[in-house]
Amino acid sequence: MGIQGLLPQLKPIQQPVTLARYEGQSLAIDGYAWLHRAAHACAAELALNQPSAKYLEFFVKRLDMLKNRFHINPYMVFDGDALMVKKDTELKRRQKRIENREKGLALWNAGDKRQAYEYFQKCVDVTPEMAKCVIDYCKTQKIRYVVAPFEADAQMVYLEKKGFVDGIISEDSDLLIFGCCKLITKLNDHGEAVEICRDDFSHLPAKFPLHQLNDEQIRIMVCLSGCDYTAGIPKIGLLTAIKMVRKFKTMDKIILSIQRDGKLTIPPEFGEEYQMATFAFQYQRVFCPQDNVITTLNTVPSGLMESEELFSCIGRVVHKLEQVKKVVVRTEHIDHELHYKIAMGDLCPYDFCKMLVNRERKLQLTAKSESSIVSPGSKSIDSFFNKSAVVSVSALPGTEISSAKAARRQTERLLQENKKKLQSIVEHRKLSRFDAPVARNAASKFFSASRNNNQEVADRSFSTDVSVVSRAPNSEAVSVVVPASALKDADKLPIVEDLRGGSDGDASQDELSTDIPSSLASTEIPSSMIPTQTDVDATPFSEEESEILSEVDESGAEKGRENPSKRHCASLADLRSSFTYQKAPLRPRDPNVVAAPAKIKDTAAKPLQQRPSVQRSKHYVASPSSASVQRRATRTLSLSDFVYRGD
DNA sequence: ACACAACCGACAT
DNA sequence: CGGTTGTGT
Repeated sequence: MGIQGLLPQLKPIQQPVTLARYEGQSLAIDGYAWLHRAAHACAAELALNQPSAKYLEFFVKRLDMLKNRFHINPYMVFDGDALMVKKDTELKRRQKRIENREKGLALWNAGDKRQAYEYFQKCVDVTPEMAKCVIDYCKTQKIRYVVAPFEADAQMVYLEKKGFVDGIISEDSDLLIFGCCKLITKLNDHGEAVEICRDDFSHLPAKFPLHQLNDEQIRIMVCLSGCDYTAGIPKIGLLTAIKMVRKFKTMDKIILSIQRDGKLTIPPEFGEEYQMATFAFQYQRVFCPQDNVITTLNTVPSGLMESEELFSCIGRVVHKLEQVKKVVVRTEHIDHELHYKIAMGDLCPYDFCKMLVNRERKLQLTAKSESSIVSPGSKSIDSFFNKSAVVSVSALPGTEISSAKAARRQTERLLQENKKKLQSIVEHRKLSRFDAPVARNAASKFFSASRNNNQEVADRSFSTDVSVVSRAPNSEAVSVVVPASALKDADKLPIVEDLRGGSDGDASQDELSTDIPSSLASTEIPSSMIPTQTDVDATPFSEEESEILSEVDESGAEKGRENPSKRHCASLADLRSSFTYQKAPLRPRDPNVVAAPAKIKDTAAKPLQQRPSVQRSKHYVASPSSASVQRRATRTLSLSDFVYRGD
């Protein structure tokens, strides 16, 4: 909903801009807005619960644009739990979506796929699991992100107020009511957008004199005409509302006036709705990424500090002792640590008892549990990987074969090591219950297991005796050794084209093919952060533990000589910029992230041979998505029984 | 002039 | 979810 008709009224102060305007600045991004758009690229897959990386690719593309082309610091913000005020609205929408999904599925099963697509488009739903997928990508890229305890709108405005960001990218006009100063809307693929500045309110026409209203009066206006928290008063739109506010100043007087001449009927709930709306707009719970605590968008005035009513409108939080979501008045009674985990995307925002799992990973796991037997000899998988191998061979210069062979030898060595590790871990696992140390081992087991599966497939590929493809020991990033000479050469894109040309002759695909590997890799890299236990008592990992997790994952691959979590992101971003944005040198711009940018530089400076490379793209291009689906399913087989313990 | 309901596009092929 | 269009008051 938002504020119907607000943006049109603001047309006079809508300024067409380019993102270049924000070079060097930080911008908050409404993650769900992007997710919602991106989801349309794979509506069918979402409705059918099939894996898809499409929606993530949208983020990869856009974030790449922001970072590498415009040198902007993105700050992804995701919605959290629904506010009480909006829960029934949410329910209605959900109902509608379910209806459309049913229809779509019926048509699909009847074989009418075309018409099914239509309904799938109408039931596009964005889930926290999808957000988690993006979050995992953000982690690899060292992109700031936060899951708001409640609405992203309030969270983003908080970030802007506190100076964490310089502006907000969103389509939602509500932001201006929350107090947003710089709103950037209608961003397109080329980096063009429309900017709306609060300061420009003074330039609005006399017809809509927003600048003559204070913040409270603006809230009155939107509540009268209707907003997310109020249905509004029928027959009152923004223009009528602003006139009333100008005339009567306060809500009380407006109500009296309306009642006096009796031409309009005020819904009985309106008064209460308005009260709740004022609280929600002003004091909604947000997460402070500096102090890592739950706080409020604006400081609650001392007169309202004890108001149960207020705190019931701004979002229920987890009570430290009772471990239940409820109206909490005193901030010291809030379980801030738990909310930190929600903010980091570790826990499901509306059910803090559940770990939040990357959608794609979750699908892998459920797919596994459904067909609990490994079927390594699956034909399609075979052909898929063999094909990949052939493709690679035909594509890469012969000079690189030897190095690839070396890489493969190392891979095998590591695989052996990991097998052993795995076994001891399994033993350990059997003996212990879920606690932190075990979680680490579990992760280790996971990756070892993955490697085992990969080993199998890789062997088959290599049996063609053209060992160009090397499977990175850390199963997640399958990599090919890209010839340094080739990368140094003036034209780098052709190399990619060659790779794909070998695949099926259709080399005329998008030039963004270099994005694909990173997107795919990123869908999977994050699996390194997959939760390994769902037990709430043994509360989820601390940040440190998460890091250990990913280190356990990759130390085998990288021999621990390098910060593992940076390897992918740096090199992938690096690769991407090498291919797509050669003229824009990789410039890490991460003042916000704790991670040392120096590391990224290091990686960039490293010999090209050491970088993970484009193997993914070949897989992607060479294979139908169904193949990759099956590949994933196979790979995680040994994992699910303890990773995804019950649901 | 204003409000509002109905429909469309989003994404990407 | 926003914007647009046509219709009704």
